[in-house]
Amino acid sequence: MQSRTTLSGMSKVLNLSISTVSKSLSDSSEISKLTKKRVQDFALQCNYIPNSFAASLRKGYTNTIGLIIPNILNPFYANVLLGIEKYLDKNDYKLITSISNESRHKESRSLKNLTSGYVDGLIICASRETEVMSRYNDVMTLIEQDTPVVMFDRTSERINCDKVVINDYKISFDATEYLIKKRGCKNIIMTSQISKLGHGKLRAEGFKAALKKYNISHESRILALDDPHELKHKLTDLIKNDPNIDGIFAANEMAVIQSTSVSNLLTLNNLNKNIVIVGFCSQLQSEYNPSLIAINQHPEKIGIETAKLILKRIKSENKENYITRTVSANII
Amino acid sequence: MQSRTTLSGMSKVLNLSISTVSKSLSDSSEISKLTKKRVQDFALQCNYIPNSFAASLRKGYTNTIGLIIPNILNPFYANVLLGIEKYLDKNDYKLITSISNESRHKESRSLKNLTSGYVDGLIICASRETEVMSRYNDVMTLIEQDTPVVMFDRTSERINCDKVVINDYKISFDATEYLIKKRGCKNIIMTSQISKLGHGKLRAEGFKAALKKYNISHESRILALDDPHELKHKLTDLIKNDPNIDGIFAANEMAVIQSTSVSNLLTLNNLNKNIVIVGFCSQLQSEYNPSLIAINQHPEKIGIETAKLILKRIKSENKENYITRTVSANII
DNA sequence: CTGAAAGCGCTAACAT
DNA sequence: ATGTTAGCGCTTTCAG
Repeated sequence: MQSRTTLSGMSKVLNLSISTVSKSLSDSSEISKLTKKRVQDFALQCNYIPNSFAASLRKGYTNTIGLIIPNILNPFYANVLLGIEKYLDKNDYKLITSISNESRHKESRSLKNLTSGYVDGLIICASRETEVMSRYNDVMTLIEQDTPVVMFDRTSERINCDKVVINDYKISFDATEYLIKKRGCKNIIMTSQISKLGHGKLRAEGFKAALKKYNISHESRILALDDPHELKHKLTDLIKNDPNIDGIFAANEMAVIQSTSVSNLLTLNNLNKNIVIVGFCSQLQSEYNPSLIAINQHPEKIGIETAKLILKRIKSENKENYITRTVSANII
Repeated sequence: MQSRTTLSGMSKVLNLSISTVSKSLSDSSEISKLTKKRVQDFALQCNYIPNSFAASLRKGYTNTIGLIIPNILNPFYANVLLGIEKYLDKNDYKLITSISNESRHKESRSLKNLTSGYVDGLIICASRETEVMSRYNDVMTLIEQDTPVVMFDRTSERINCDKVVINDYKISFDATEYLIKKRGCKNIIMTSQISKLGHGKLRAEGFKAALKKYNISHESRILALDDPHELKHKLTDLIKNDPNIDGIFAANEMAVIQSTSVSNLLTLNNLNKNIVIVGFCSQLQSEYNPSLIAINQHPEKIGIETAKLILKRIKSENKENYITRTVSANII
């Protein structure tokens, strides 16, 4: 921080008190038009930038929301971020984003940083580690201390706060049914890298329920591997061994990408006719590969909803009646 | 901001002065081991989180760097961000990121926000608007006021600051030559959505120079359209009208995606044999499409270099000897 | 080893 | 319409 123009600096030059300068800049009605103009012009001239630290310290709030997401390379989270920013921006709030990189430790540090005065409230999507280990102590402590918190995507019943989720079970059921009914698939498998996460489990449940409805066994129909390359290899083997596979339900973006990649490669080598793939992924992927059927989770909308909830919570003072909002995904 | 445990609060309970508490928490040698332990334990117990605003206000620096990038959905910028974060993290600096969404106006506001006390220095990649209009006033003003600034990717000679760029001209030349020499392409076109940006121009120059070297005319060999859909359509037409096209050099990620998509579609419909595509894109795209030849810009490395430069600049006090570091891209 | 006090830049209640 | 003053929570110099 370099030394910069301050209120006191300007007040000296202008021969006015600090408070007069301050009030002039906030366009207070207490100050005469003339003085206000004089001050404002001068401030502009010396490129005055108010020190928001000082203001926040004094005011007791920052008009800033903190966001913690696990991974910025995942377009889902990137789009959620955009939705949040858009809404906050409109409402004169700023956003500070931290990326946990799926690490509990990094998440914990970010949480500390953000809450150390920076933000009025937090929007959180738990890191993989946090959710797999179900170690939510940090967030819970914050909530106990009355920090407004909204969680999305990866949440837990154990935590008492506002939440935004999607209809994981139903859309997975629908997507699987779509493969069966609309595309005539008889031999469907599911690929997933999120089998250990709550929403990943829901998606598997939806998948299984759909198979069950059509009397298809779901024995060894789910290929769940966290590592993308492992997933790719096992999937290749699986399809080579069972040329009847005609449909894939992919439970997350990377699973979609790997599944498509495998399918394309096999088709290219005439090892399999075209497999129909439906899965959770961003518009971009589906645009890129026209044969892919995308499940749109409406990440921007999720972002907007979380942002709405956090502002509402901040304004309400109320620590009760936590809301869980469900954004409906749909098949494109 | 909720009211939280403060130094003064704890000092009362512990029957110590504020300064003793403060010193204990920073493990000062002035304080007895016993007292330190007592204070530290108590602080932990009441979940004390220091108010970093107050500390920064007092200390005059924040240990925080601001980052402004044009677009978070572009994996290039997302990866640069990761590199920056990684390096800063190691050096106990925090990062605040703002996304300009390619808008000059948004960029300008972010600049104001970040410099209003939040950050010790800034890493900036100009928005498209800013660069196309060549309106760098905001950044220039900041630099004049001695705010440490590092720019990357999209920069301008007119701005006096540290910079990190890639070898746009050379790698574009090499990539084009690769198509000609290694892949035997005779009829190459270039696709670009960044023809109006400095690095986009350099890439076009490299492309043209390579064609020239092999005595290939570059007349109407460059398809430059900002809008992805337009690019897609024109490219489709172009290839349909000229079935001899056998190579594409794509100047940016989205151009790669659109080019690949068009090529795949045409191949599928037997309207063209396979076209070789080489272009600037992320690992993910190249993994997704094995036939694609990716130019890796090493975004994480770029991030690390910018971060190094900004910390160096902050520490040096010196306002001279600005460095431009070039990170070499390579063909995978 | 511990404490008192000043001050970072700003806001806002309270004079004048 | 303008000025005085206290204080947000913290660090740091200086005294004891």
